[in-house]
Amino acid sequence: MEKRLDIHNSNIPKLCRSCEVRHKGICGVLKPEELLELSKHTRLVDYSAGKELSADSEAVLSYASIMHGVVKLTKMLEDGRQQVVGLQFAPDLIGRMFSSENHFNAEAASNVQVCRMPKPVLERLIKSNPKLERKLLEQALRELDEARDWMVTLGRKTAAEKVACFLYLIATHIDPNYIDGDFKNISFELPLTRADIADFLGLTIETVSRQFTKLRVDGVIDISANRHIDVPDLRLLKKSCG
Amino acid sequence: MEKRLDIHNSNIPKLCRSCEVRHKGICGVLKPEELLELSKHTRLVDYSAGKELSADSEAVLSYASIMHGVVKLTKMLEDGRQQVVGLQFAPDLIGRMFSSENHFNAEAASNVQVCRMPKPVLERLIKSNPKLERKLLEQALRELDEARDWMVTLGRKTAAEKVACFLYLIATHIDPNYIDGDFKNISFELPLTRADIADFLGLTIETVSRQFTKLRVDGVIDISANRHIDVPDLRLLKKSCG
DNA sequence: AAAGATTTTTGATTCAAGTCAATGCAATAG
DNA sequence: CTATTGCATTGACTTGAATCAAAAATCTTT
Repeated sequence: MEKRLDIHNSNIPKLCRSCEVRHKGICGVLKPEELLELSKHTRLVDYSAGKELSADSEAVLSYASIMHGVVKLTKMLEDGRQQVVGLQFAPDLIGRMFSSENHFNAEAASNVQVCRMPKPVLERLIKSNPKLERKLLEQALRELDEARDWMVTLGRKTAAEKVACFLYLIATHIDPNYIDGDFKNISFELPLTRADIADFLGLTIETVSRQFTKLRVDGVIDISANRHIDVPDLRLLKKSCG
Repeated sequence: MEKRLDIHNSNIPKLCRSCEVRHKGICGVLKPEELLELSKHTRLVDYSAGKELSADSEAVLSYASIMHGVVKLTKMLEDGRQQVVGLQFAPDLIGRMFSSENHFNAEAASNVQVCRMPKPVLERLIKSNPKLERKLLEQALRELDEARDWMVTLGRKTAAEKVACFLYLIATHIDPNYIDGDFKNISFELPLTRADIADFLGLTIETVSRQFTKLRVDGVIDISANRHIDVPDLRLLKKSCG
């Protein structure tokens, strides 16, 4: 077993705090000297909700590791119709490998902090450390599974089921108190507006709103101040997912 | 530049003929001795249309490289609603890496021939040859891009646009005469039934059928014997994709 | 705290796609 | 050369979600 840097007590800049979140980030596979080298080239950047991190067809110049917040990946048709094709949470890495251009827009859904790293620096690391490449392959395959699961939701579920699925996804990804297997009294702030949710689910904001109301009336969720959601029993919500 | 085995004139069994198709297969990155070693453990298997290659939640015991034909990846909800979450063409590799179970069903859409290789054999090769891992990462990222593009189609396009998109996808993937940039007199046999197409597009067979008729009446396509499609001008079809 | 802006909800109506039912059309079997 | 069977198309009708239009709630700014 290789020696790992103790991130909590190190004097390395704030890089890689994302690893503390869920131990899925790329830093976990880097050797101490690689981590130090990387930290010389990174910088933390904040984006307030709605700000663009990168645009479709734009050149990829750097990658970004999410420290906290939620990033939405979107695609837009010429006539303005928009689809959110993915949500990224800490400590996901944003930026398309092996491609000189982006294939979609990346935009801060909530307030977001990312750790930006220049493309050549990360690519050098990938060449020298096979574990990093493996980690990236694993992230790509996980995202592929998630995208395919979501295709079922988009193609075959009703509006009611779609909204339940969305809430279930958020509940299991961002509630700080959520632990796998725990299902009582989950609660969280929605990181997306109704418009974003609609674009994620392939619905209109009116339909999203009506389905929120329905879930509230049915006692599956409780809503306060538009964005705060309480889920008394996650199993009920899961049942609503179809 | 490493020496490559001349596949056309070699006495290696039929493995890797897939490489001849589009030079995207995994064989292109294998060294001659690896190719020979691999060929000892592979076998060609034929599946007629509709036959299952592997099932959701089933253990992954082998991978399969498509020699010819189209494989559909599907997911089914408890109540029987089904969604096709991906189509795979030669020379794609089928089977989830780093997972002991499949996450969806793989079924022959048309008649299919695959080259099966046992899981441990391929995994040993991945460990010893970094180029192979890179190739797999590239395939995963390409599939992820395709899945996300498809999410836009599923979430935001009309039935008419969905059907046009599907035909455009097939036209650019399986017409033996299609070369990128050529757009006149494309023609092909549909590898999927109307039911499969409906499950791919999140529609019903009746709606798919009506949209086929509409495209035919509008002169965008010509249909004969249900499955044979002629596209006089691919640009017209592309315009119908929205 | 009031005014203004933005976001969300609710209501009335329309329409695209789904459902149900019948018919057509090939391919294979008898 | 008919049946039978399995797809595919067409027609009539229904419905779930979109659209259009206010109203209500929430957030911002002053």
